[in-house]
Amino acid sequence: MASTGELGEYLARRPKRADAQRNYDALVAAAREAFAEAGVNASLEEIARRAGVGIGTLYRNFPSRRELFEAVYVDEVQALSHSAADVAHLPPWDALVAWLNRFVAYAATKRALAEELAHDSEVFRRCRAEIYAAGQPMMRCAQEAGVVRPEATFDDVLRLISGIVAFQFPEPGQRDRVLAIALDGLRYPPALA
Amino acid sequence: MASTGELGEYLARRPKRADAQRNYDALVAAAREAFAEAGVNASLEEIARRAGVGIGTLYRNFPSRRELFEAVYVDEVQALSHSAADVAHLPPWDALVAWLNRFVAYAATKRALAEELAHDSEVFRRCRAEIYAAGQPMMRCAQEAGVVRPEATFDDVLRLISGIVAFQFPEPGQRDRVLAIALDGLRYPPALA
DNA sequence: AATTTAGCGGAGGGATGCCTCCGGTTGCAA
DNA sequence: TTGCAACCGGAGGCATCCCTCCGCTAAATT
Repeated sequence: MASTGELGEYLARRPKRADAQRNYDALVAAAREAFAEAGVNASLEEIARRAGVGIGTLYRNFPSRRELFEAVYVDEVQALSHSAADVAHLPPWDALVAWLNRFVAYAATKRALAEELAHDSEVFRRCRAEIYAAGQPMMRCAQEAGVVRPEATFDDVLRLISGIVAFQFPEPGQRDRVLAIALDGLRYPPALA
Repeated sequence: MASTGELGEYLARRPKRADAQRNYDALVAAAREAFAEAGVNASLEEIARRAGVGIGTLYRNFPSRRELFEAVYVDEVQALSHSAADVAHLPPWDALVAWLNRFVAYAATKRALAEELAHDSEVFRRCRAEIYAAGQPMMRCAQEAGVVRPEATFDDVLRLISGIVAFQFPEPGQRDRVLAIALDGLRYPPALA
């Protein structure tokens, strides 16, 4: 599995006292919800209110908005990274598709967050490396097996997928249909219909 | 060509006096820039400042933020709609791809705006109809010619494209590469590499 | 139980944004 | 040129948000 230890360090600097840790967790959970609902500009005071703590407590744990982003972001990435092991037993193409489906769930909610962190953030770089470490071997494996077009890069695929998922689809089946089109474009040699 | 007359009515309710019209145009231009730079939450006072008019003038022309959105949005849509005629002389697949490339330019900047207007806006519905009127015939034509997979809908394609373009690509060539993958998935029967 | 001290919460100052209102200005018709 | 209606601009009231600061609370330790 990927080097999750490094990323874990970022989560390790959590408070020690019992009540402090409760508050820390409540804040991250509240922030996760708030960002999902109202985007990255969600009010910090609203987040503190939702977590049932004072605004001062929020600022003590997360001196800047960015650090709150990062805390929310890191464990999402870790979950995604770990899921690579779950699909390792499948054939190359199926494994890649299965993992990309997990990635869909991740990207659907965390896109705005990732975009915000994308610019000069050490944490974001590490998260990015973590995702690559999880997915890139599967991609290369599928390419060596001759089932994925060779000129596509792993980064191409991530962008393809995350872009599609960024929108909200009114009909549930449509997203899968659109994803199927995109994955057919990725596949190689093309499935002859 | 599509029924652009209907949409034009929405732009017709412009002010009449010379100075008023200058201000109206300056406001729309300033808003277009501001929304492109700062997203839909751009400050209205900043827009007025940029247009060189008072905040009062902005509110007289556009009593709500939404009406400013709509004014900016409508002529973008009209330009896109008109461009369907420019590609009509090409073979079905090429025409579709050429028009989708125009759509890319549109979607890259107007996604946030469209998303904002998507919920219960008469103007948005008309714009949507306008885009469909321009693109759907080309899509159907390509499907009847057997060069586009038959189960894909026009809406599928728009989402596929706009999703991909939503992100900003650091390397210039990557977006085209990703789009090529997606379009290959759309193509039917698949191009044998 | 007593002591220590990390941690808590929210009042409040400063900044910004939204929108209204009205005195002054100016394009336009006669 | 003159008169007037349409139009302009921005001051100001209200709301919200960000962030700091400090007196109080309660968890951990002995």
